Amino acid sequence: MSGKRSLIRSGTTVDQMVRAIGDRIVTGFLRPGEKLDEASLAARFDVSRTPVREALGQLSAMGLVERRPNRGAIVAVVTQEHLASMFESMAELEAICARFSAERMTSSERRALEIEHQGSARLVQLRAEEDYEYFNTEFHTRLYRGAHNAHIYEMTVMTRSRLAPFRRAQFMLPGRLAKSWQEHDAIVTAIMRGDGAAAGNAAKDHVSIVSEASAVFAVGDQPKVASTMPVTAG
Amino acid sequence: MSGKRSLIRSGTTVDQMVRAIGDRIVTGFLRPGEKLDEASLAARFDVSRTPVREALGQLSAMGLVERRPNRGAIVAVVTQEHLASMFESMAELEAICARFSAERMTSSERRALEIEHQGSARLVQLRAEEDYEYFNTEFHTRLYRGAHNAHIYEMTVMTRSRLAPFRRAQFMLPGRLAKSWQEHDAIVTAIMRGDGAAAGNAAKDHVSIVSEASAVFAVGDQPKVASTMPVTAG
DNA sequence: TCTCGAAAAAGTGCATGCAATCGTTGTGCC
DNA sequence: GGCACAACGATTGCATGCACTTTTTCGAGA
Repeated sequence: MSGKRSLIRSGTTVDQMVRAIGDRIVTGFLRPGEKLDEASLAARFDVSRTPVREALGQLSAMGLVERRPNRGAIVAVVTQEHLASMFESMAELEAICARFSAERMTSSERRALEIEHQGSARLVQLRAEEDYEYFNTEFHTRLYRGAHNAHIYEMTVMTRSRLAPFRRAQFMLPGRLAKSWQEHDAIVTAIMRGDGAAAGNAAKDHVSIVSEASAVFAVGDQPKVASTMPVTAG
Repeated sequence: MSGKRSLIRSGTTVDQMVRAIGDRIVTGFLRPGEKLDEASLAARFDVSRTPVREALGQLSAMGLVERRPNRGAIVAVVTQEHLASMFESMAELEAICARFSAERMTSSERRALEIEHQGSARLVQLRAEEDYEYFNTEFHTRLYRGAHNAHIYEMTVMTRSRLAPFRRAQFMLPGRLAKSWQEHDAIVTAIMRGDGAAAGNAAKDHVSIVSEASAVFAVGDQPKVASTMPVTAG
């Protein structure tokens, strides 16, 4: 079991582990509070405990994992209060991104945002929750990038990752899809006008509503689909 | 060399290393771009390479060090552009903290803030840069805490740590001390009035000015004083 | 049956060792 | 004299092993 890796892997083993474990956390495959046994993880991914340990350390630094000295690691379990603080932060961060986007997006960025947004109207009529969820992520990522600020981008994507386990059910609420699209529309309109303040307010309201919708479902849900965890900036 | 640690240490060895190395980075003892040799660090702190490696991994996740696969780690070197993005983020974060502080601080928090602020006026007259710097950190930390939002607190403290190496010379500019105090005064006044918008604007202006002052000095400076790195929330 | 305690089992924390990779120096060739 | 290439040295990446801590289990006494 030395030397050869069975699968083709890019980057170092530790990076792979960070992605693999982090992915399972943000997609809900590993649930908050679940124990992360080093030996099991090592066996599961066919590596030794060392890279697993390093990965857990990094995930701990990111806030996805909680490490108790000599007592092992668990998937970070956040209190209701801390969860609320993250949603509130998310609203503020999105507001900043929207405001900056309104002020700074290039014309091609604006065009792409509008085209994608208009294209998604179809998904609402079809009630295609899964597809809309994908579009939704894309849409918000455009806002984060459009802010043209690398550090805010990092913080925002990071916060979104940490919130991911708690917001998966947001589009299950009846009528949420159409409402979401209208809220996006308000943001897009403001950005097109170059009205930073309005864009910021619209984005903040949008996230606040998502927050309330997600709070209902709070903890626990089944795993759905694997997605590469977008923890670091690109 | 197995088992016993020569010094009394709290927490795990890895935590110690994260603090020790991170401290040396944010205090400027280790300069951006400097090579971080695992063996040297291990020898320097009298531990094996394993905890050093883990610590470097965590610091990398925090953005304080940069790791190139198979090519070792260096103290994170930020481009002028990324530095600007961090200062801008800092201004936004401080604005949020000030706004929330104005809306949420308890009366005892307000009282403590005002008392400390008034007390610092003496330091300005004495031109006590060192002491004022300490007060300044305390003052801002009060704002971060006063926001009553754990996640924003984490992000703000984190960003401040990453900016620390670049803002050490801010009070060396002539007249900066008095100006800083006046800016603080505007923030405090707004908070006392409970005027969130005004507090936010005042805080944003304050940090923006610091940003410009620091940009002049940009990279490089001598180490000064060891301080426990406040990377994680408390 | 319940409680307390000690021994065993499990699991983490760190040190060490070896293989793989990168940077460098020296040598041959153009 | 300059450039390409190969061998060497230095350093990272990971596996393994052992010590220590925590948890669990089992048994004795109340």
